[in-house]
Amino acid sequence: MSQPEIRNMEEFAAISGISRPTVSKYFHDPTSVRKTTRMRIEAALEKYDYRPNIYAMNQNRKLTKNIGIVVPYLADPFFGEMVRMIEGRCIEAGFTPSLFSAHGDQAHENDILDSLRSMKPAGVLLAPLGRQSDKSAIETFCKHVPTVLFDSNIEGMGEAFVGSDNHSFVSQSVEYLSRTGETPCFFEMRTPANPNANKRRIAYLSMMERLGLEPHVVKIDGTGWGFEEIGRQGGFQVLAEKSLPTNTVLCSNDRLAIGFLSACYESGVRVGRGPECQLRVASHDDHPFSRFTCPSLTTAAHDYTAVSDNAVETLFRLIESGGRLENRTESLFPARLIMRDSA
Amino acid sequence: MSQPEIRNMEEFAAISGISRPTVSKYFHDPTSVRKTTRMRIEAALEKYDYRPNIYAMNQNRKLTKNIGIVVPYLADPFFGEMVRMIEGRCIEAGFTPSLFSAHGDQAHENDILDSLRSMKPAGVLLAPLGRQSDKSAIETFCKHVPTVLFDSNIEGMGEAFVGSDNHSFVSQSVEYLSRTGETPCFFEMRTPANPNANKRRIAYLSMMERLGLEPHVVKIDGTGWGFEEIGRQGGFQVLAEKSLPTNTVLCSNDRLAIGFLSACYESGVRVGRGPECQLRVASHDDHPFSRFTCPSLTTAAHDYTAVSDNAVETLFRLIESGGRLENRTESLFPARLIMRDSA
DNA sequence: ATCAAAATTTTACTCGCGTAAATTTTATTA
DNA sequence: TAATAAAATTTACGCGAGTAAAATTTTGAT
Repeated sequence: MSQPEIRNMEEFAAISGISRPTVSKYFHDPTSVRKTTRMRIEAALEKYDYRPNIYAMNQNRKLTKNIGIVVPYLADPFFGEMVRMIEGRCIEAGFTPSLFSAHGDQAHENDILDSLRSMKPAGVLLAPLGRQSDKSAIETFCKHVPTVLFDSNIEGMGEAFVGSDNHSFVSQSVEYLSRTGETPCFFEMRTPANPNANKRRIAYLSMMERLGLEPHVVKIDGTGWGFEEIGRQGGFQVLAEKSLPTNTVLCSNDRLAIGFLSACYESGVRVGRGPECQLRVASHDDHPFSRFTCPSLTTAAHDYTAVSDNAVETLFRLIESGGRLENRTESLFPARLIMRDSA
Repeated sequence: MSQPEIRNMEEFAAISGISRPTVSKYFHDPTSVRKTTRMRIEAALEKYDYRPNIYAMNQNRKLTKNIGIVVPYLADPFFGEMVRMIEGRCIEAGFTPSLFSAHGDQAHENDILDSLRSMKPAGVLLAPLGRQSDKSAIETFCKHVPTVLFDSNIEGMGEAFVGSDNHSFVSQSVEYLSRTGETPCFFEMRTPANPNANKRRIAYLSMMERLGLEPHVVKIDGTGWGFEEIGRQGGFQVLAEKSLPTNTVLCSNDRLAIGFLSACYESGVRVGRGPECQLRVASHDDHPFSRFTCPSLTTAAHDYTAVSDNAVETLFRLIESGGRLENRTESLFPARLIMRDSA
């Protein structure tokens, strides 16, 4: 930092004794200029804290160094965690991530896609709302912007999908539960917001058939993204009605399970593996809070690192190949069963 | 949408039969052009879906329509909720919010402030890391960018602070707990990340003195932003040592309490008001998950709406008055005691 | 030391829009 | 209806960079 204020790249180039276009090259890729040039620029950079005007930079660039990250619901710590890992990878690679949350609202998701288009991002990592998404809006968006979908797949949209293998989640949890106790029933929302929920139900049914067990799906009412409250109310209801077909409940996801466990607690229903317990509860996701439920939640964990790393790597490949991939790939990562106290 | 692709505002202006600068005015404020002009532009807008290049727009603008929102840790649903409300208000007012999370890391926070500066935002709403923040970096930033601090105050920085009144939180919880049972001890991290924690301890001590009760502060070890795990480990320790001075524990914040409750549950310590309970636990924040703990958590709630609305309004006032306010104001909103089952 | 090839730097032009000042149009008043 | 003030529009220029092509320097083999 020094006295004379540098107003633009012209002035900065003059001071460092190099032509402006060369300085411009430097800012795009410091290794693209001669070592001696780079050192002169970096020396000047220490004296006069100049930085290029990002708006002027991006104006004439067909492709910016921005990456859009869109999640459906940021108040869910699962996405907070995913975003943390993804952002880190993007920054490492020299990109500038921009974060957006649809906050569970379709109109908001569409607005995000709109403003994202005018940002001319190099690429976008999109976890769509799912059932609530405006499919045609997403389709149009993906035609214009190199996009990798993650977490929640929408058939055929985006150049690739990266997520977790729902079948792996459910097969492990069902296998474990049925091996160690009563047949699990499947506890889910009647109209799930997320396509993963459907895949999990289907996986449950097929797994039960394979094991020669009778499936029971318990569907509870409720809409929106307040899954915990929905699980809680659904829990109160099935407990009051005593309508649970078995003593083992497999929740579609951890947030439902968190609500269900609170209903159990308040209803005086003891949950866990022990002989004094009336109910076993398990679930899927390994939500950041699932280890703090009472009892701690047995669940199938996403491979957070693999999913986020692979999503980012896929996007980078997509960007490098000019925005289109040969064929749409779907990468699914298996779950890891986390045995805790609830089942 | 139509065939001929509009490449820039020049072409769009030609097609709508209006001069480019007038079209430019329209995009900044549609009401600033004559009604007949506006209608002609909007008619053309429907036929040819043109949108201005945001980078070219902002390049020569002294002030953009961007608003930066910075939070310390997005995996905490408290911030997810705050962000949701703040973003909504900004969009309503015609601004474009950009969201950033420091993910608990000082270097990351500094990087965010850096890139935020080059975005020339109209204003920034900053919830700093707190103790971990690089004070001088924040100070420098605030000198260059109109900034309102929220949630976590740093003395003298930013043009204003908007947050919750920690004294109100603690006085209500302490009053309630001591009126209805044993004297509460105060459960907190030895080196809290957030300045609110210090204010709460001080409020606890002064409140106890006012009530003529002996204060007990229980300090637990642990660093970072994994408060639940810290509360849990601290809980195991004090329960094992039987070192709790009273049967009533007032946690500094809900996330610690969530961890503490899980330790109680696993240790077989019954928490609640009933005669069969060994411990009462209360806390502060009304974290989105606090109603789903076992038992549900008695806590003092932030006025989320008031804080977020006031923060945004303060920032708008700041922007309108050119980036400086007469004197730095600190707006503190009182808490509301939420009685649930844990105390 | 020489000279062509490769790497780097410079020249020269463009991009898409903001904005002050000048001009024209519209609204107001008498 | 004419005069005049107010509002809207146009003219004219600048901003801060990207980038292709030309010019220069460096490299490397002889």
